[in-house]
Amino acid sequence: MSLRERKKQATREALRTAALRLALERGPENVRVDDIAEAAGVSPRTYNNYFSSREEAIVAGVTAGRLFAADRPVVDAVVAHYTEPAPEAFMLLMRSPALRACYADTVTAIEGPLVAAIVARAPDVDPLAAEALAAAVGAAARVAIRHWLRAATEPLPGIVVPAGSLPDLLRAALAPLRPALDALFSPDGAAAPPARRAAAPGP
Amino acid sequence: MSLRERKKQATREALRTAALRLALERGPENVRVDDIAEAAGVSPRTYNNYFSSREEAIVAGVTAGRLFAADRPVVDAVVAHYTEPAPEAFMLLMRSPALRACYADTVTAIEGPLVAAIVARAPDVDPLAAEALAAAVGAAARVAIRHWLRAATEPLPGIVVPAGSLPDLLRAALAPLRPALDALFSPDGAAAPPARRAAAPGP
DNA sequence: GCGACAACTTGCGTGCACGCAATTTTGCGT
DNA sequence: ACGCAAAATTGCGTGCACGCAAGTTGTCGC
Repeated sequence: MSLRERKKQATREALRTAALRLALERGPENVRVDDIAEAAGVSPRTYNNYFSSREEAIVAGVTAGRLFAADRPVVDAVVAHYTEPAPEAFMLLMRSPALRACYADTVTAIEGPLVAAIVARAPDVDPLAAEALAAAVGAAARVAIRHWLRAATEPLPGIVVPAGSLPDLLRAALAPLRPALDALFSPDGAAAPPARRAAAPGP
Repeated sequence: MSLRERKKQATREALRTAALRLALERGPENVRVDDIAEAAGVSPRTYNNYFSSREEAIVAGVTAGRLFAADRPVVDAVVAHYTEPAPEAFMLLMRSPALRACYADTVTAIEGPLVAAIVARAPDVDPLAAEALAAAVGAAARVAIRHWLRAATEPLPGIVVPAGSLPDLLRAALAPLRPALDALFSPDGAAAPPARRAAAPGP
């Protein structure tokens, strides 16, 4: 790896770490972009060359190094990815709506590997369909995460939120997509040939 | 409807209209929030009480009055919603990435009616599952719209984008979700009972 | 080594989103 | 008609994202 690349990674890491440390120390509300940049030893402008919002560096600091492994059935892979022991800094993400939203948006990171896995295991599917299905899985996961964050945050004893653990919520949210995933990966019976790529574009 | 409410709607409408008119006249790049507010006769601060981004008012001006009718099978309803003749101002939305993104985000507007339709037609499903499924449909639709916008914008003759009409793209993107939707609405056979709500919360 | 080129950083300026508090407008009971 | 409480509008101040045009630093062929 070139020196350039190593320095870039180092800067990214420094920003992540500084953002997380400051957010833990003062609470995320009291951390300015300028503070993070200064703590990391770069200019504020450079911060926005690496992260496009104030929250991004913080959640990156929390979720640093987690990468999605699509090495098993889709639902299990997603559940497993969110079952890894959460770092103790995780509670930070509940403390502001902006952080919650930003964390919920990180599910898009699994969509890339997901389309790759889908086309690898079912090479005949329409690429658009694969992308759509991956986005659908991501959306369902995002709903589960949103519910979980809300349940964990909700200070109102008024309404009962029957939320469970995140893995359970994920399975519940992904459950309705099971038929779609099964249909894609099965050798396909008679009824409802779902989304095979056309051999040649029609007239 | 109260006078208050009518004035609010009038202001909203004025902002929408002004934003659209200015964007058509000068191009969306050359329209400041202050211009829209002034043209609508309100303060710039008030603009952000109605729309939370500069682009929102413009796309609201284009898509004004369209509301999603979930009065038929889900896929058909979505396709129908995006098959209505596009207003001639529609080309605006292709002219900037921010506008495209903002328009793609309007699919979230169909998710609300969608969950309502799902629980209305299949009252036994887990509410979380219904929400997740609606979000999945929205995500797939968003993928289709993104592809369509990209294909319509792409100025490169290099790579062939075999894109079709938006309805076709929507059907292709929603196709892999068909099994999931069918499974939800069918009276449910033997295999794979997908996501019925539990009678009582487990231990 | 060295020079040219590309990539990264930085300062600056602009436009934007939004919290807050003061002010105006509306709805409604009397 | 009147006045009060709720709601909407507005100005102001702050922090943020990002385009642009220097400056600085790594990379590669010679």
